[in-house]
Amino acid sequence: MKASARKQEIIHKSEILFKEKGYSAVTMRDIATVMGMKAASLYNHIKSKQEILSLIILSLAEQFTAGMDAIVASEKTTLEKLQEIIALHIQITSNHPSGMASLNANWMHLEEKLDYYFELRDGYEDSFRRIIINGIEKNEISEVNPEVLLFSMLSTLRSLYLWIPKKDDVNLKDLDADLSKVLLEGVIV
Amino acid sequence: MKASARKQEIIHKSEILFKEKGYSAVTMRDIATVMGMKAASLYNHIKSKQEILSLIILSLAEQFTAGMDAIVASEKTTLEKLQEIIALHIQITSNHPSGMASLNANWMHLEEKLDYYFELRDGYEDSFRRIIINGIEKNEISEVNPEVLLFSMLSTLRSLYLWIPKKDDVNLKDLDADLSKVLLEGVIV
DNA sequence: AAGACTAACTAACAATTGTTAGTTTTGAGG
DNA sequence: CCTCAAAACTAACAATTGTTAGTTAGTCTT
Repeated sequence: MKASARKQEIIHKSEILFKEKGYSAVTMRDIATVMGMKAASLYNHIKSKQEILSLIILSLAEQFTAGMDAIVASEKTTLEKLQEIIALHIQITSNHPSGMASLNANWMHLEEKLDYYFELRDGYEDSFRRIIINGIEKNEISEVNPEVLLFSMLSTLRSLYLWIPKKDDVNLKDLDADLSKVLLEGVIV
Repeated sequence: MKASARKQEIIHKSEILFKEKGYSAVTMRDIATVMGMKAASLYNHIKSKQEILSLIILSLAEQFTAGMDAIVASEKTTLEKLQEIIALHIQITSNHPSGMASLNANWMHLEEKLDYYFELRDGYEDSFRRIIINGIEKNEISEVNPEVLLFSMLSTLRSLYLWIPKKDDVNLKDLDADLSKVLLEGVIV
């Protein structure tokens, strides 16, 4: 069921509202207003308010899982894999800056889909963690606390939506390079 | 006006609920239930739902501002100042793990107090940024993109509330050391 | 032209929201 | 034991919530 253009418009407008005020504070009438219709008319396109949230979040979570699976399967050094994770986050976030806000801040309202979300999220984090631990064992990266590195990188990458205003390929290339340098090389002279 | 014990209990219980569900999704009846009273009784202690949020967020924001002011005023190297910023976040976050969730995710519902919050937040970020730029100029840290370093450190430090479950001085010392190492030294072997 | 489909509408619903008014209970100090 | 303030209660409010029902206007297919 490829969502109709109108349905995708609702989803996209909802993303922006959810980012500004949070899922719970956005009403169906708010969404209807920016769509230029009445609240009841939304139900010609979507099943419920929660369906909108689910479509936003799970689509993104699945993209992250797919990207991570490709990185895990690749034959690269640990450093290259970490750089590819950074690039993955920049790519998805730049394509869906508003949706990332819901992924980060509104996942607790998924209800029926919450278990599936946890599955995807935990799997993603496990893959990330294994790359780090494996890198330390192979001496490809320095002996840091794996959980702390995981936490630090994930926190930064998950917050990217706050810093990427819109897709701008030139700036994104620079961001990728600058972020890789900061995250991987540190600041010691 | 030092808030009464009962009022502080309301604030603390609200912090926990706000962290779990977000400000908008928490009702006065939710707060009353965990307090073991009826919703109307809350108004013997607090002025409004928004006052609870304001007290949570602004108290924390002021602690960060005060801490940053002390660091700025100190005669330390850039590296030491960055380490002190890390320690500041760990200290405040470990003392108020739930409240930090509201600071990070619910500030947009401050309404009347929003301007004051922005003042504090922007001032904090400006001080942080000046420390970084000054450090690069003095060659005390490497030549990274200052905005990217600021963003990366702030993202990690602002997410600490997700990782610090409860105050445990032993673990916190380790966390401080591990985090400083990861954030400042990177992972290159 | 007839029928079917799409997408908008109006009207309404039952539930829930934050908050107020007025009343009762509680417990410490005289 | 009495007083009085603090802190709980009951009852209710007006507004807002997500959603449903039923209708209507336009468009595509046959």
